[in-house]
Amino acid sequence: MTVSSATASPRSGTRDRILDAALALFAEKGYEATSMREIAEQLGITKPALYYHFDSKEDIVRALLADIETQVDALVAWTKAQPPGPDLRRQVLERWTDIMQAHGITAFKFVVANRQVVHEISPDRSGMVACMHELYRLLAGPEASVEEQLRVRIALMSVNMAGIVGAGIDAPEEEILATARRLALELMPAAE
Amino acid sequence: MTVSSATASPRSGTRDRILDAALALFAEKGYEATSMREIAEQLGITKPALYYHFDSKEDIVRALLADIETQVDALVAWTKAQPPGPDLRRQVLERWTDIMQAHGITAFKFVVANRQVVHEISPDRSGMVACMHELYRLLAGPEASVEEQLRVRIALMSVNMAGIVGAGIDAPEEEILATARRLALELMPAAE
DNA sequence: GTCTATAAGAGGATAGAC
DNA sequence: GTCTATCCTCTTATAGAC
Repeated sequence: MTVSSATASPRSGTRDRILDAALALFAEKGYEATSMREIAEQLGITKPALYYHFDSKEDIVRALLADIETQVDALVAWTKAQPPGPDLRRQVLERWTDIMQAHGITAFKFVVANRQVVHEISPDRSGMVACMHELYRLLAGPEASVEEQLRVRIALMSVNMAGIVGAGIDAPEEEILATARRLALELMPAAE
Repeated sequence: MTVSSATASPRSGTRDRILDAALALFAEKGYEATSMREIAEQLGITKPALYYHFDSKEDIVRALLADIETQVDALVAWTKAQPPGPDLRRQVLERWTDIMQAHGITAFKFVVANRQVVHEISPDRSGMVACMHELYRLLAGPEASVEEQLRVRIALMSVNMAGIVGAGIDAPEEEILATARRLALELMPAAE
């Protein structure tokens, strides 16, 4: 799974190779623990070559998140336009899983393992963290009990966590994600 | 909640104050993104004072994890001595939640947010990550399906995640954790 | 037990040649 | 588009006075 696009993957130039290498390293070692030197070395190029393609280290993260943030943002907008209820929760959960599946397990290993940076990159309304909180709010509703709020949150996070805790399970990525979606659906509050 | 001990908290000397400050910063900003200077500044002391109490930055993490690792290690040993089955899964989940609750939400905000470092500190059998994998194995059993394996893993992780996703919920820490434990129990495979 | 001062190195980032 | 060489800052960690 290349990072350049969720639909097609030409994996053409150096820019995409940088994004792939950075994503893997960030997901594995963490953003702060990964240096520009390491990314360059892994590709057999030098640091300045990195800076020809990206303005900064932060810029690489921005590029990594751009695609996924657009889709999550669209999901939030769509959710706002729907009537609330159990059926909406099911539909959002499916779309959420689809977005994650389209980007591959490494992508949200990265998101989960670098929550702080992901948040700092775009603390505004279009950021991943902000969008997730908006989804929590929309799906739980204003009058939700503690249990209902927690159900919604753990359900959505479970899909993301599947990318991490599923690491040692001998099964294809698709099966793990599909199973996680089913379990998450179980968790969602059933009634309105 | 002081860090020095899970049972009593004399919060006596500078050493404990350092641990408290470091835990808060590591949980909030991440281990790599937190410098010794920041920890010192927060306490109104200087860096060398830190090094009087701890040999290195890594040494602080070791101290932070020592207590919790001992308890998780004991839980694994206890689990090994029990006959497997649904009842064992329920009991382990309760003990797991108790351990987390005893250390406070900040403690496993720290563990979850710094998975990489926590793993590197003790990659051997007594580390937190290794212990969790051992628990996965013991609770799921050798013949577990993908769904059963994922149920066990997401259930245990849900308790930990509650410390993070529960942040915005207006309820006491105890209620959030107790609720998370109930939801996690729902997730556990019911039959043998 | 805490300080001032400093060493030694790695990090992100840039200038300018090719 | 990639390189060599370099800058500046910040980091972890230590030496030695008080």
